[in-house]
Amino acid sequence: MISRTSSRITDRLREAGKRITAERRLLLDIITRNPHLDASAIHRLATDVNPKIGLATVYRTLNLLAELDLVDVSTLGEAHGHYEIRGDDHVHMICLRCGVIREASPLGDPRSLVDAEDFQVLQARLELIGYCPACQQDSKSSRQPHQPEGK
Amino acid sequence: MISRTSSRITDRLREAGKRITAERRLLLDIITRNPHLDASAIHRLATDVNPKIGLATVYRTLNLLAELDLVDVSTLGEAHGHYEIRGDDHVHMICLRCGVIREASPLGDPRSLVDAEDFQVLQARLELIGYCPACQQDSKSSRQPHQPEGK
DNA sequence: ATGGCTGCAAACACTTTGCATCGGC
DNA sequence: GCCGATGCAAAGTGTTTGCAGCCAT
Repeated sequence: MISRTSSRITDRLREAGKRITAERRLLLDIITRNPHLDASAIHRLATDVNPKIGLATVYRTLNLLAELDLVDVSTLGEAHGHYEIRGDDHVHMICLRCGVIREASPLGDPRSLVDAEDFQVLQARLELIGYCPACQQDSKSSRQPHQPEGK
Repeated sequence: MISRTSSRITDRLREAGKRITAERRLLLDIITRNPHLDASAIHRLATDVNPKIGLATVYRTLNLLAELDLVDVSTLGEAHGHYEIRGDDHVHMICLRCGVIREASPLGDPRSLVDAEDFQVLQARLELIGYCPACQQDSKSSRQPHQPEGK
């Protein structure tokens, strides 16, 4: 599963004249397994495997992948970016209280909802903002955004 | 038109026990007229009217409005936030090259595309990423992201 | 008049960049 | 061996916060 995605991506890197390093392989593995992480979370996971890896390398790699359209960046309500391997159109359900993100595939084509006229659409993203089941009770009383328990 | 929106919002502020100051009125006017501006663009416009207004006030006001669910924040592909008065569900078409944002209303209900199960959806946002008509030619040759001409 | 709001500046968080070294090709 | 990629640290952005004075209520 993962190796299939990874090889697709490494092919794309090579094709763009980029090198496949141990660090890039590691980072690709991490973001393939865990969508929606932010840069420092990715870095934290990476240091478990390679304690020497620098945060700058994480950013440089993410930027490279974004330039090649291999990952998407979105903020999902937070101030900083969250990264995930680019796939097809998809849907994020984001809980306003605990920040959990549920991912889904659209049942139909989101583009059908829009008269895009002459705008050339490459990708559609649908975000549904609200409350996850677990937070629906509590959110009615205490209005305490984000961070359900320790990060 | 604008005064209608503004009074709706100032009522909401008062109701939340907040004060209506000249600065807040000014900022509300600006973001009502210009959706999708980022904080420093808002500040720049504000200083044309009130040169003393501080950037911190802009951020504090935007955060206040966001807490009261009166504005939405989204990044629209950039690293920092863009703000707009919260309205109904809507669609953003974002040009990867020049950054222009075209806004539209969905032709149907975006929620119908998703099996949200027990997730309580408050708002839906649909983003279509691609190229605007003007950039469709150029983008095929020179790949120079964002900033069509001076900001 | 009182407590929230503001401007200013310092602090903070996130991201990028310069440079010497390392390692994929 | 060459040139791109890395680690480190310093610099750059964007955003938040502490504090004294100001002004809506």
